[in-house]
Amino acid sequence: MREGKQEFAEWLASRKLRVTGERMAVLDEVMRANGHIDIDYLQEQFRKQKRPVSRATIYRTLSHLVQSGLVQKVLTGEGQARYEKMYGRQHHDHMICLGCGEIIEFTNDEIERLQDWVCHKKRFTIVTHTLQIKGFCEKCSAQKASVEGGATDHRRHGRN
Amino acid sequence: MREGKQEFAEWLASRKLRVTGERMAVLDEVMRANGHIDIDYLQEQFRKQKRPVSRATIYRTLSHLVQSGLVQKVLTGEGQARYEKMYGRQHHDHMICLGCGEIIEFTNDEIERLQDWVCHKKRFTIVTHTLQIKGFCEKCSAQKASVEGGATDHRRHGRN
DNA sequence: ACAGATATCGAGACTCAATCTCAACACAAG
DNA sequence: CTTGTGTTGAGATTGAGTCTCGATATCTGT
Repeated sequence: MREGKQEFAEWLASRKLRVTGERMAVLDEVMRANGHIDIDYLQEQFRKQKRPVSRATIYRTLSHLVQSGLVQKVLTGEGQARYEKMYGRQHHDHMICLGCGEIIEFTNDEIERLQDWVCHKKRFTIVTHTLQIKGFCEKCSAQKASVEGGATDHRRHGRN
Repeated sequence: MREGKQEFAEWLASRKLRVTGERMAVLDEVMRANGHIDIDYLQEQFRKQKRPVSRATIYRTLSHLVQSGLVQKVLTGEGQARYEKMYGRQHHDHMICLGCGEIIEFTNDEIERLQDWVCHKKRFTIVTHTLQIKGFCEKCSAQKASVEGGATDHRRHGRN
């Protein structure tokens, strides 16, 4: 048993929730994917595998996975939320490219330490934190520079 | 002319957009409010003043204000977005209390500097960044501690 | 100040992610 | 097998935010 199956099963049991095929399938897919995926991606995977799982179940299971700490929800502020596995991984923050949508992960212990310090000073008890840096990745920055002078409006028109 | 009226008027003119009563009224309200407000609050204010402004117009105007840099949009990940004036204020980050919903502002130059450095290392061009720390403010932390052992489930049931 | 050109407004329809409802189903324990 | 309870999926619902379009207000040139 690998990739968090045991942990999730135990977490479910501890809450008197059942270990079902659908739940394990969702866990499997999130763990197999190595990026920041969304619900559409998951549903598509299940469809391909001829083992459709309803959106409601995917949403419900992801919610459980997030609560169990095995998966993290990433709100980019553009359309759907995305999810990434956290099992066996350490906390990290995100840079989100406004050009191609790529999400780059990074960590910086010093920033974390400073956050703790600031919160301690304000007597604020940290539960979670999110640091998102939006801008343009190396590739999109170069592309943008080469078109300079033209229409460089990369704004998205979805909700944000 | 104060509180960004001039700036907003000029910004609108620069884009061949018109300076209307509705737009100035929205600017006024956001500037008058000294917290992190939402659309409902604004609409309520206009209703009280017997000068109703439609939601569509409020949304459209806030979008302009954000683009002009006079106002900042804050996505807490719970329900509606909130807005705060930025005119005459410096950038800051947020701590969001999961108990009472209060938003505490803070700044830390060292964190900003480290962000720049991390992005430089990854050749990422920063446009904006958001640092949100979720947890419990001093008051809610104390309250939580005093109820310890009981039902301490502060999770929200709205979308997040 | 007036008129024409055009941006803006408001009411309500619409979009879309996410959640909820509920009847059918599955599973564990007696 | 039966009962109790958790789960599922299809589709309805919610709710923030956006769009449409006829009526209206603002700007610009004269």
